[in-house]
Amino acid sequence: MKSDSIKFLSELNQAQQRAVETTEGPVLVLAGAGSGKTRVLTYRYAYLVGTGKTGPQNILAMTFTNKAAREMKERIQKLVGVQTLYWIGTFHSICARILRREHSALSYSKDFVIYDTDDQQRLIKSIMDQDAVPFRDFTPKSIASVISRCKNRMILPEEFSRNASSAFEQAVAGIYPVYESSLRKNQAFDFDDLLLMTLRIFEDRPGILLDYQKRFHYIMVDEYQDTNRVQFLLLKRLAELNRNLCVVGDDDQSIYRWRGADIQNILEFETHFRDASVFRLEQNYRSTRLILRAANSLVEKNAGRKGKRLWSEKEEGEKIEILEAMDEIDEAQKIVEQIKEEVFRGKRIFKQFAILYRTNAQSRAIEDRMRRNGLSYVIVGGVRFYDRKEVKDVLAYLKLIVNTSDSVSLHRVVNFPTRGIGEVSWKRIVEFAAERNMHIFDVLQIIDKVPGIGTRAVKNILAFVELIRKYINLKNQISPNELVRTLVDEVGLLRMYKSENTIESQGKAENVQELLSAVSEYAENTPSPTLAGFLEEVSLVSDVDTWDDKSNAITLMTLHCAKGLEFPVVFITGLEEGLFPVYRSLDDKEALEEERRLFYVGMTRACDRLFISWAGQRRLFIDSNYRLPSRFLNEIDQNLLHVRKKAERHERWMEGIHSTGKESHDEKSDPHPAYEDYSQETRELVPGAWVKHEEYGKGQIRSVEGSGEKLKIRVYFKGEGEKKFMVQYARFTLL
DNA sequence: GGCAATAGGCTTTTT
DNA sequence: GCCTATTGCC
Repeated sequence: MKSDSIKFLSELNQAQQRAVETTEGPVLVLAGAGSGKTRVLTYRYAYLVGTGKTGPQNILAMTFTNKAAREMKERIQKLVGVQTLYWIGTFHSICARILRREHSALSYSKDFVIYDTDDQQRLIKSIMDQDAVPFRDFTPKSIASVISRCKNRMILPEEFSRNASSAFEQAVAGIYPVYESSLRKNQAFDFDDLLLMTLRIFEDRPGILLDYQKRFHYIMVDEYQDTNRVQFLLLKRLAELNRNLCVVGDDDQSIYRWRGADIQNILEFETHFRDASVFRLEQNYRSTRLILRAANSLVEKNAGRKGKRLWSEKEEGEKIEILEAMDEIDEAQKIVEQIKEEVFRGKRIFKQFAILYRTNAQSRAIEDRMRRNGLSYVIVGGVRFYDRKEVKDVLAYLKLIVNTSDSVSLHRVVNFPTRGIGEVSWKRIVEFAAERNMHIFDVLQIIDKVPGIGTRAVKNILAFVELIRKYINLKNQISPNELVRTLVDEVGLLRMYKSENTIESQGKAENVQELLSAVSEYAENTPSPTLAGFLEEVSLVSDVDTWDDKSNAITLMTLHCAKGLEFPVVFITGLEEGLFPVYRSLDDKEALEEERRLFYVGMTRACDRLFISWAGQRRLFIDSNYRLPSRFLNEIDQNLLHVRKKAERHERWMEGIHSTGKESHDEKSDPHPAYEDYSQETRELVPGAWVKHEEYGKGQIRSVEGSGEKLKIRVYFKGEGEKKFMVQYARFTLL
């Protein structure tokens, strides 16, 4: 054992050290928020390499985001010197890499493409269009999400079909197998396939599995609480031989159940791996004691958890401030004032603040206030760069050049820019291809044999085929960078957007430019850059990955995005029944617990100060709703909260009106209850209140709109769904 | 087939 | 309220 390699162990606390030094056998590290989870992972990696137990090529480290993977790489490189750290990556990117190596085991081409959710939905739509009759009522989106959930849980088309009962399920049962065969025909994998197909190779080809089992002496997994069934099985298989599987996670931070994460994976780790060593990291290095106590008091209300109590050596800290607002504008204004005060007094700088919300739609009001007050901010999330239409159009050209089987990308670009090939011609081409079991691109090459295509269209299609073929040939001769630039120039996309000369088209041109820079950057930073490699990289990035945490700006993001990050001052907004927790979780115990965990994640992002806000009225969508404070506010130990006094609140509200020029509100119409009253037992017509309807029975009010004679309520009845009533006519009583 | 006007859905979270 | 997809007209 080299002595310098273990010197850094002294930087760890006792629990962390033991987690690092226990290298053999299954290990579960229950790591609370801010307890140095990434530290343990990176030091463990460095320890394995530094003590000579094994080399980087024999350690597999899986994360959920590229950002986490990048951070891990950087920190390991600092500890053990610069090395190629090949097998550190996200589940999806590691699987994509394995699939590129083992594609022939599935008889897939090496040049397969990866479909994102948009591609996925387009493919489903094209399937639905072909057998238009039975599916008309359902959206590709809803069908895609069911199929995805099946794939996460390893439910194959046959099994789904056996259990399909409702009309919707039968529609899915009809589409699911066609979707799967279409993916194969297009030589495409969707996100779920990357994992599922890798698992399939491991299960069908013991030789290949053994190869990887021997390769990976040690396996480490970050955010284990977020793994789904397929990921669990992948890990189980890979670790079967050496059994050195170390997973790190926090059951209290499991917030991805809705996309297939199975919290049982972490809760039952010791059942799956009987001789597992378990370590608890409970010392928190991030937050004040008060914030931790508050967060603990909240999350303790959850039933299904491993149980742990975070503590801190930091100072006690200030109470959590509850900001009560009239509406979402007032809420934003109060936050702005708070930030301004601290920044202008020189206490803090912008980048120390984060504003978190449940849904992206909430960012608008906040952004607006930020802009008006001249505060710099960055939004993380919303529409991803690589999801923008103009960017996806260029990417579709590239995907098609890499893989002409990709009919989704072909459909996207065949008439973009317009070449006189409309939906009618396209349908004829698709039909022709289907009858002869040909690829659509191959049909285009013999387009003059297809009946019913106009002469102008024929000419244009042949030119299009020539264009694509030209770039297929160029692909291996020039760099991806040159290829994309030449292509964009030849197709004339930038010229097209520039000649439109509108603000939107300008933005589109800029985005295409930015894509070109992204290709350059990729080409510079990759040893042997290829077009397929670039496409793979962009398919698997998220927004947090591109978030620039160096610029001095206030960060706005959803609570989900904030996981793993920390900020000196955090604002959590919209703590209202129906918004957080969201309506859809109100009658589902598990979903409600997940919402609570999400709030817990938000609270534990704060190092020094935490602000929580809610508004008595909020415009979401088009209508303005009256709202009740979230039940979560009630669940936090009330001694740790400080509610801004009403007078103070009113004063600030008046200031808000003056500085915004907004019309004043009628004070007597202020509908929300007294500020200190978080009780849900109200006798008013407000969201959350229960009513009994003569026809539908007991139901809960979801929203209240209008006033006087026009007062309307939406009520949710179990089994009946949501109903809307005019209060003056409806026959119900308040419970 | 292309374009402008209109309708409809969305808003829980994303690798 | 905004964005996209569809419709209707040229």
